[in-house]
Amino acid sequence: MDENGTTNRAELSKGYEHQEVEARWYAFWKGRGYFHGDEHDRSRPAFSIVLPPPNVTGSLHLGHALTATLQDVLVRWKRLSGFNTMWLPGTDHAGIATQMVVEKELKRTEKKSRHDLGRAEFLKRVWAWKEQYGSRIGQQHQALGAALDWERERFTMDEGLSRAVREVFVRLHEEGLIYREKKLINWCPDCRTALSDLEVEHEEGHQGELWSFAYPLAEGVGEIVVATTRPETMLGDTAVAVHPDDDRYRELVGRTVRHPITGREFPIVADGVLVDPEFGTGAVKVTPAHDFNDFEVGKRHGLEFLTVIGLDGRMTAAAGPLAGLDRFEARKEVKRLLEELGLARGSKPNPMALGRCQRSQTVLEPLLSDQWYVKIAPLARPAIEAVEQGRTRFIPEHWTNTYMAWMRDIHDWCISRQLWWGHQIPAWYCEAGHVTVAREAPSACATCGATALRQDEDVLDTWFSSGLWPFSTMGWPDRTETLETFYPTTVMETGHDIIFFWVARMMMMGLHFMGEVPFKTVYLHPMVRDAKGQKMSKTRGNVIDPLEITGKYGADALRFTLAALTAQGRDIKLASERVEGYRSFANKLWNATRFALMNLEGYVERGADPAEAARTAADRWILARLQVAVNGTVEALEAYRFNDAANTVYHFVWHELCDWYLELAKEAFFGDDAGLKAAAQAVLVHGLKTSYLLLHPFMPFITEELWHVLRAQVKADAWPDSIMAARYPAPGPVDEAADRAFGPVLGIIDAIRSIRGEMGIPFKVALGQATPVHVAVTDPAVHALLGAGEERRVARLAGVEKLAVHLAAATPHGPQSAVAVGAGFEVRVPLAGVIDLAAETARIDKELAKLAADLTLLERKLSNPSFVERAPVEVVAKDRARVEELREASLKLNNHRAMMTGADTQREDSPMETTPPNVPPTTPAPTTMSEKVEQAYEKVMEKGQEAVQAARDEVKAFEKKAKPAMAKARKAVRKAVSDVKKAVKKATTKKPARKAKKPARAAKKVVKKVVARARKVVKKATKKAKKK
RNA sequence: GGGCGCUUAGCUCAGUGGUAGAGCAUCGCCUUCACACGGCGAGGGUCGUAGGUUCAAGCCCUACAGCGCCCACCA
Repeated sequence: MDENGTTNRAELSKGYEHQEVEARWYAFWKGRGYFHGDEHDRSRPAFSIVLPPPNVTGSLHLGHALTATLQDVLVRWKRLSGFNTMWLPGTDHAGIATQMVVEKELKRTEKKSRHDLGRAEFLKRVWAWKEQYGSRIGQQHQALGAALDWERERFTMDEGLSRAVREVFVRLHEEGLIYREKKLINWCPDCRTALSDLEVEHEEGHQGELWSFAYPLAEGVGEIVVATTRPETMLGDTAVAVHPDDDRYRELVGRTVRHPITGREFPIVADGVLVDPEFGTGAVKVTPAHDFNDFEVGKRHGLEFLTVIGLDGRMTAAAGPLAGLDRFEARKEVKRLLEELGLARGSKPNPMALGRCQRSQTVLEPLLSDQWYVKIAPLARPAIEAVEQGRTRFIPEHWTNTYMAWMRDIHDWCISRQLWWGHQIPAWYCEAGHVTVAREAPSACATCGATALRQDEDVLDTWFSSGLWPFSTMGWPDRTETLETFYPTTVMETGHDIIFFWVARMMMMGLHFMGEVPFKTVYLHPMVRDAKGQKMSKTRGNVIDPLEITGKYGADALRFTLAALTAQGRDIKLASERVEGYRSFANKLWNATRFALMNLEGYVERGADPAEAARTAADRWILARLQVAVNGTVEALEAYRFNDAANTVYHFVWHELCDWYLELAKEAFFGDDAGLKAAAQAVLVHGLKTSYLLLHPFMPFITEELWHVLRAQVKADAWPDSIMAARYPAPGPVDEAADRAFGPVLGIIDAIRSIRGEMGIPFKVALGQATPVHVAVTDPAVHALLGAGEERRVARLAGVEKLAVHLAAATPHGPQSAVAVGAGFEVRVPLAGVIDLAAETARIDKELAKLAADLTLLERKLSNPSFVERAPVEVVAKDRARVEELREASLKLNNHRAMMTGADTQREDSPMETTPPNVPPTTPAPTTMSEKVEQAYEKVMEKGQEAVQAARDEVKAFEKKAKPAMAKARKAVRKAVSDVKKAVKKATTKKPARKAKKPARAAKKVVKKVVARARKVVKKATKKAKKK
């Protein structure tokens, strides 16, 4: 063991054992202070993220694991790239959720309610609960490897954060943005608290019943029939409303009806807003205290607000004979009573949306009560502008619309909750009922000076304190250095399900109190679902504990899986096979290192530039591929394309470094050329080291482990003694020539392997024993390359004993052989005694058919004059080259086939370089144009093409610019058209509705306007394009 | 009712106007001196449907169909 606790082994275990390795590193990193962001350090650019705080008493699920993974990827990547990173952890007190958990537990173990304990004692219990379970989240994050700055850990009910909450409340109150009012709110009779609009879940498609009954007129004769989905509320009716223009009821307006159960009398009023004369009977019962629409009607007409359903969901004394009944019982009872009275007028099914409590799923009850509100419009405006101006940007972009739509149609926010667990509202009341809002408990009423004060018993909505999270956690309202350095945060990474609850509120609060957006980018990650695509939920029982997976497959494997599946705009379906696959990937990396360790004898650490160490074409090739991988990974990370980043590294490590380079380099490792071996060692070590770094953000544990192992083995003092202290690979120019040059070698190996595979020749059976495997190449450079040693690699990787390379168009003939052709080369594998003539013919025919199909397609394309004229030159050129290639290939294969079937008479080992007579010439005969004319013609053509291309580019650029405007216009047109359609539809139904005309007219107007604008935009675009 | 997203190989999904891709699964061969958590090879696609724009469409436009999500106070 060295001082870091790493086993210093020359040999690794055969397989990667994640439990053993993962247990070791977290404490090491933390101890070294790698997770800490330095608020004093302004020399490096800052990169900060605040972790969306999970519920303190909860435990992490896969959604949290995804959050932790993606943020850790960003933080570790940025840290390695030289940023001063700070990732702030913490937990949320989660008002209702937590209180309910503790209440449930209390009931289970002690059979007591919170009221039995009293407020103080109950809160003690919750804190105790928090202490007991609060650390679990931290442990889970550590197990996942999250590089969180634990020194800055916060809890929403910490003293500091509570102070921020009071400060915000008082300031908003002083600014008139917080007020207290008695109005209708969504009340959960089960949780016994008010809720904000957002906490209401609308259950769609609920099959309700529209039940009709008659109100007798007070004067004794006549009735008016109303319909309702909630019969029990009729006990609180204080009016019946009809449409003012409805001839059916014109005479009844202003008269009185008598309540058949309570005997109260109330008026029939005319209200054009509430009543749609076409719905139901055209008469609406009005319950101002239990319905949001009716509440407004009540205000408009000065009606009585009669509360008949209490906070407990039972009928109040005002409900008369039904007092004390549960509201659903009361519904049945009301129907029964009215039926008895002969007032029931039938019913019909009516689909409706039911509002349920987000927590308890209880059907909500609109109730009249005193609550605190945030006047939100003034806060929303700057939050809208910030996004419009691009100071905060959403990724994926389409969430911008969602955000905007909600922000523009925002309602005042009810922030008081009738709970005990949370920030108690800093408002005090005196005997006279005056309110004093203050940061600390006041000694006297601000209005009358009374000293007997009682604090408001309610607490604030959990999201009120979470909304302050980006700055309250950094010491606000003090002007701390942490805020100076790390606010605004760089990116907010969270799920799109809390875009309104949290993201929007942070935007508003951050802008209002800090004067700056809380984050520059909002990355909204997908939802994690189970393998069947179902949402994970406790009730479904398909919630997976991330630690279950990490225990089985390793944290690195889980992290990599989540990152690899995180594509923009789609949910993640997590299947364990995926995780298993990435565990294999970890094992692959482990074993590649193991191979290196076994072959590093005599290794000498070179300088910084591995390209200087490279000796062979294979060396240069893998280094080029490595640079491609580095570039691709960084580019993807920068664009938040986590899946692309992960896949890029995965593909490089497994399929290029391991499958190809490791095998190619064996020639050097097992050969006797010390120089080549040293070069291969240098390249391999560099490749592995760079791979560890690329992978580190995704797989921190294994990469740290292997880093130490390899570092110890190569005795490289230049390597920092933790991968976390190293630098991330830098993007840079790719050695394209080296990449391209090696292509034919890979192609030849593929070709021979393919023949082997299709002929079913096992690898252990060496090819080319009696007669050599012939390879013909047309490019002298490739020929030279093969001669310079690559030929031995081909032989090794394809399992060939004797290889003969020719600089020729075709290989020497031999009937007992299989042939494969590629770009610039032909391969002939002698198969004397092995070959199945029919099989080989079939194989060739298949190949020929494919070539012919491709060729036909391309030729047709090229014979189309408008393609040749209008397509960019390089596209045409590429297709022409491809045609040549295909022709050559099919020509060769045809030859071979002819040979096989005995139609050709040429004998073995006579290199054939002429075109056989049965195949048409590959290039057309020269034209009669003189060379000069031809040259001039070509020049003109080229220029023309260039001009066309330039114009095309310009148009494209313009279109790109105009795109948002055009999209907007299109959208408006679409909407207008659909509005018109709807209006027309409505207008053509039997009864000409008054309401229909208005939207139809408005829609027509909009259409006209929008179409005109769209035309203008398009015209402008075309004009500009034509000009070019 | 309004809005958003999705539809590509058996499954899960990438795909940025220019020859349709990956992983898994399937089939064949191979326990070859890093790895069977492995290697090599192969098969498999009318890109939801119908139109349109373009020399060229999986990609852009329109309509339709199916699936999913969010928002919404029509009794």
